[in-house]
Amino acid sequence: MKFTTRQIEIINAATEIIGLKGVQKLTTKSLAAKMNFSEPALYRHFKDKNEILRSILLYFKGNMREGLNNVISENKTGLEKIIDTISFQFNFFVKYPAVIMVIFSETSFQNDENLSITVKEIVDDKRKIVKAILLSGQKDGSIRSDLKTNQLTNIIMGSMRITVLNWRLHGFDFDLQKEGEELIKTLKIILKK
Amino acid sequence: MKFTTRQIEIINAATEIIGLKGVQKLTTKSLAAKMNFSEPALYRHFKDKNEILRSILLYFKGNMREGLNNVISENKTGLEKIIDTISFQFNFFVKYPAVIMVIFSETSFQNDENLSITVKEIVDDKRKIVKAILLSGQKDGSIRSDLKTNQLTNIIMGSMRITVLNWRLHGFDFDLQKEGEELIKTLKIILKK
DNA sequence: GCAAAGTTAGTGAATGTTTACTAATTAACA
DNA sequence: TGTTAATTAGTAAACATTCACTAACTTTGC
Repeated sequence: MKFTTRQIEIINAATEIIGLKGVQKLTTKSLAAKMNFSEPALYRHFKDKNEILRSILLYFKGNMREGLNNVISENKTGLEKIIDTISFQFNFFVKYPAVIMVIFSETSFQNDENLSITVKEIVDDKRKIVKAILLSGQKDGSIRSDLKTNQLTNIIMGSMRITVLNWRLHGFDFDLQKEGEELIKTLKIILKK
Repeated sequence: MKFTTRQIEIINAATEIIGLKGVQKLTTKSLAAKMNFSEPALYRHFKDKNEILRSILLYFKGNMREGLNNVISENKTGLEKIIDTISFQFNFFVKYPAVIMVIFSETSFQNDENLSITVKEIVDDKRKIVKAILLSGQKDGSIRSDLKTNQLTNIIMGSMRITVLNWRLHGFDFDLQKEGEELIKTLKIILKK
C-alpha cells in the first residue's frame, strides 16, 4: 500500500480523532474540519469512508512492521529480541499515543466485515512474529522451554497491551515508559531459563 | 442498580447486538427490531440510549462481581483463588460470548464522557480484586514474592483478555475452555513460589 | 516557447438515509 | 377504571455521499 502525502496527512488527522474521541466520532465532518477543508475534498483522496478506515489500519501496520523488522534483524538472543520488541512498542506509543486505539482496535473496527478481516490479519501477523522470536529464544537457550510459545505469546502481548490500554484509560496520567520498563523487568525474570 | 425483567431482556438483546456487530450497530432501530417491538417502546424502559449503554455495563459489572465474590470468599490459598477467578471468567465467557465486547470495552465505550468513567471504574474495580488476591497469596506463601503485584496483575489480566479477544476475533472457532486451561496451567507454573 | 488539453485539489449546494427521540393515541388487563 | 406497555406518525439533526463547477498547476505537440 502506497499513500500520497495528502493521504497520510488525512490518516494522521483521522487517527488523532479516533485516539482522542473514539471511532464513533470520526465523521466526514469532523475529519474535514480537522483537515481545514470541506467534506467533499475527502473524496478526492479516498473512495469512501471505509477506505479511510482501512488505510489507517494498513498505514500503521506498515509502520509497526518496519520498526519491528529492524529490531528482530539484529544479532541478539531471542530473549534480548523479545525485550527489544516490547521496548520498541512502548516507545512507539509514548511518541504516538493517538495510534493506540488503532493498533488495539479489535473491539472498535469490527462493524464492517472487511475491516475486521484486516484487523485479524494485523493481530495474527504480530502474533506470528512474537512466536517466532520466542521459539528462536528457546532454541538458543535464552528462554525457558518448559512453557508453550503460544501461552508465552499471550502473556507477553496481553500484559503489554493491558498496560498501554490502562495508560490510555487513565488519561495518560502516568509514565508509560517507566511502567514499560517495570513490565520488561518482570517478563525478563519470568522468561529467562 | 435494580432492573425490571423487561429491562434485563433489553440489556441482553443489546448485548447480543454489540457482541455480534459492534457498538456502532447498536441503534434504537436494531434494538427495537431484536425486541420485536417499536422504537418508542424502548423509552418506556429507559430514559435514553445512553442509559441503555450504561445499564449494560452496570448489569454485567454486577454479574461478574457476584461470581467473583463467590469465588474469593472460599477458604483457599491465594494461588488457588487466582486460578479459580480466571477459571470462572473463562466459563462465564463460554456461556455468554456476547458479553465479551461489553466487558472488554475500554476502546468502544469512550465516545461518551460518562460511559468511559463507568468503564474505568469497572476495570479498576477488577484490578483491585486481582491485586488483593495476589497480595494474600504472597502472604500465605502460595505465590512468589519476588515480583510486584501490579506487574503480576497486568500479566494475569492481560493474558486472559487477549486469549478471550482472540477467540472472538477468530469467530469462536477454537475451544476457549481448553485454551483457558492451558493458560491457567502456564500461569500456575509462573506464579508458584 | 507557448497555447491547448488535461489533471489535481478544492468548493457550495443538495442528496437520500439514518439516527435518537417525541407527541398523541390505543390496547390490555388487574 | 386507571395504569402499564405498546403503537403510529412524526421530527430535527447528523450522516455519508454526489453534483456541477472552479482555480491553479502540468503535460504535450507544434
